[in-house]
Amino acid sequence: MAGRAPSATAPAPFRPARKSLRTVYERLLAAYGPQHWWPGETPFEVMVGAVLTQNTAWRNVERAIANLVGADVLEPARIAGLPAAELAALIRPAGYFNVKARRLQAFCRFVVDAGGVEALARLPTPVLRHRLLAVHGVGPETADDILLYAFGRPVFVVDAYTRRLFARLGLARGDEDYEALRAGVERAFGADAALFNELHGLIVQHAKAACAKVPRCAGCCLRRRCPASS
DNA sequence: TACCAGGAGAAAA
DNA sequence: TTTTCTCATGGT
Repeated sequence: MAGRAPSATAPAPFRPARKSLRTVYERLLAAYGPQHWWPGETPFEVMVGAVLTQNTAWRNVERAIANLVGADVLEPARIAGLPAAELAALIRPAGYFNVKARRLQAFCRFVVDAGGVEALARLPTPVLRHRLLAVHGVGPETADDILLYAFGRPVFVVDAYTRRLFARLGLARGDEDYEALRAGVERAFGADAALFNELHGLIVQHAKAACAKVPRCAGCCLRRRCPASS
């Protein structure tokens, strides 16, 4: 079958060498040590955190989760049954509280309708990912956070830091779409949930650590607008 | 004061 | 189909 030339608007391919990615991983691991993500008590708490952390610092998410625990509602059916305004008040510290209240309730209804977390855990990864992506408020990153950190599936999570890191290291162009980046990493490493868990955590840790030395930044920070890389 | 944070969906072009 | 806008609190 004849191949088709890539169009000007086609997403950039991402086929990094395994050796390059392995080097990145090993350097980050040597610098920061194992991250042991995700800081959730239960798989469901991890899922709630995945929704609440959208474009939000984890510190603020912890406050919102603490409020849910304090109100004794950190269960799918209870969150789904709360008045939206009451849930929004509880998760207020996480920001976007009206939006996230709707998303969290949609997600909890999905969990309840599916028969609970245990029932979801029995689904094959492609099926589970497809169903997660169909839930209002669950995009690719949130779905993969849930798959990797709540269900232990070998899925790599691509976030804004990952995109910037790969671009600033010259491994990626920076305009690859989400699926291209995810597939590229998964192809390079194979199905290794433990490694994907660590690598994503290490990239976030690197972003936080590098940002602390921004005044002398040499392009190593992962801020949106790095003064040295723009 | 300005910028940023472990995005996603809706609206506009 | 692609780009832009909106959602919002809290820390530095």
